[in-house]
Amino acid sequence: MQVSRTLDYAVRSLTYMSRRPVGRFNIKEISENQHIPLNYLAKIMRRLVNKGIVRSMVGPDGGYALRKSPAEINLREIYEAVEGELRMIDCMDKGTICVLYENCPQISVWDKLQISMVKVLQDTTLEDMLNQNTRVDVA
Amino acid sequence: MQVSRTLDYAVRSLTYMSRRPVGRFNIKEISENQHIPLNYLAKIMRRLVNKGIVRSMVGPDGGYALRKSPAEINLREIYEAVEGELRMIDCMDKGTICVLYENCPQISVWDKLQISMVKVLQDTTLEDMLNQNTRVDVA
DNA sequence: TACTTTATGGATGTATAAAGTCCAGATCAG
DNA sequence: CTGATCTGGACTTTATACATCCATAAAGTA
Repeated sequence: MQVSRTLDYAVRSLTYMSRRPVGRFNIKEISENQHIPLNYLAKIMRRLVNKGIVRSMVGPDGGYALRKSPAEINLREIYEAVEGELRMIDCMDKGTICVLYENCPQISVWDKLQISMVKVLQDTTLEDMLNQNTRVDVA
Repeated sequence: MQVSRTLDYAVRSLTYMSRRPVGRFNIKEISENQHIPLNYLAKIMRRLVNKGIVRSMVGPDGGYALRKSPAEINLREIYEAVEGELRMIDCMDKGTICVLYENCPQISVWDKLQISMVKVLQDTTLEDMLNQNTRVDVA
């Protein structure tokens, strides 16, 4: 029940880009600034490109740019771009067959958890994050 | 961002026990009824014992029993018994040093997520789950 | 055209944690 | 004493997240 490093990388890259929302960034710059392995970041960026969150340009002076404004990009779509649909437990996939199906008291809790997480993710945009740019006290 | 199989096993075992809250159950019974590998379940039960959620009795006619009523056992303590404290991302551990600490817009979102998950877990007891014993439509 | 820069997509490798197994020992009822 | 049961640790297996590498395509520059 943790944020994967991959999602963290994606979010960090996008918040970095959000600081110059009309700018263009190549992988090397993002990678160095955010301390993310370059080749791995390349794979993550491809998923963001495929989902329409950023666009890419090849060639000299190429790179990536946000397709929408930071206020229009929420964490749910970033999550889904890199991880696929949020699903707390595999048996929540339709089509899954479970021997314990009849009498399964826990499924509704996992569902409730999932709904609450998706809500938080969906309600948070890149812009929100930049504005909340004070580190919370995690003590 | 998924429920681990281990947590699922723990919750299933405890909801199973909650149906006869004053009963005594040996590992073999729980293991067979819930389709959980016996030796692995033994390890999980030990953690529940150590955290005071169940008590154990050795010897013939031994086994496990709930220490409290199902209404008094919430999912947060089950989670923490098997997984330790819920932490969305490692850098939320106090004492962690992160090169990106100054200017970290995402930490507050992970914190918000974590708080909302803990709340749902804490607000759900074993009894609640038994009463909600209708499978939600996960379509 | 030739050259450089950059992203692309797939193949492959690695490291780590989760999941699972095994067993000798302790405890206890009958 | 015997058989059932939990205990605690060591150990093995498996899955997958994370990371690397490379040949290729695309695009700009001279």
